[in-house]
Amino acid sequence: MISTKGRYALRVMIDLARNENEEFVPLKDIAARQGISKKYLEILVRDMVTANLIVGVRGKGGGYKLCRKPEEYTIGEILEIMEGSLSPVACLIDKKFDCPRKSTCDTLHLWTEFDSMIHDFFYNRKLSDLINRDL
Amino acid sequence: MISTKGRYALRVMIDLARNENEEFVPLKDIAARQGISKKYLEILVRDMVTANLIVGVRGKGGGYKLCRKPEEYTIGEILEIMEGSLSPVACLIDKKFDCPRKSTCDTLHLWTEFDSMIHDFFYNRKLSDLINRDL
DNA sequence: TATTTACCTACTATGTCAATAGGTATATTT
DNA sequence: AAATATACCTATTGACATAGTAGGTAAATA
Repeated sequence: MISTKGRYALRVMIDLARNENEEFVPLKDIAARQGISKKYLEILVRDMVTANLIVGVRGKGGGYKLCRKPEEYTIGEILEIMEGSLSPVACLIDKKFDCPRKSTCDTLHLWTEFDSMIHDFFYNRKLSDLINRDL
Repeated sequence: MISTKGRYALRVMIDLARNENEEFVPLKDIAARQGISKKYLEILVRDMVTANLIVGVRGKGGGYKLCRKPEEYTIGEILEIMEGSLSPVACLIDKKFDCPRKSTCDTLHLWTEFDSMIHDFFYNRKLSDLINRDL
């Protein structure tokens, strides 16, 4: 389940990619275009800055900007940063977790396959794949 | 994200499939074999009965039993009943929901594709695929 | 009648989600 | 220097879901 954190963050990234010509895009504008509460976006955007997905500049004329080209971001990376993990089951979130039922679990294989599929799906798609509206 | 509801229910189904020879399998035994709280399983198992995944019989010698052959259950069906929906995003859970951003949403296509992939993954797998331990 | 089982209602502790509120710091423009 | 526009920060909240626990009732068998 992808929450608004990941979904909104993706839309912010797309919005920034579409406005690459402008130096810095104010969050106010993004919030208005996307129809999302600016106050809520502030929280998400802060995490995105911390994770080096975007850069922010304060003061008049400030705003946010991508720090790479759209084709250099994978969707998986963006979502994983915002959601914490893309793993669909608790036992696969922490890679170091050594489940005692590991050797006898009848469903581990299923979840591992599912986990791989999700990972591949999102890491094989780039931000640039989403900026063209007519797809 | 698949919760314990879906995951435990799947393990109960596998356990019942493995013990098809016994007429009725008491929940106590399943809980012990699977290492899951019996009290918690009671809640899940009730939903499974209501959804006609399994049948329960009271009294001594009672317990639970599958009502079809293992190859006649898809994993998708079991998980969808327990989780409510397999959709990874809120806007796709309710089929009738007509999102006002539908025509302009930059991410709808991504989520629709993702949703289909998940659906196919689980509906193309049957309970019988999970009962053989050596896979 | 005693026992075993399913079945039922209610409660709870913890955490996450999706925000909101109100402020501070910094850069630019006038 | 002042006004303005922006990012950035801390704290709080209401609603809901998760993962159970507690204590009982109903029905079937031995």
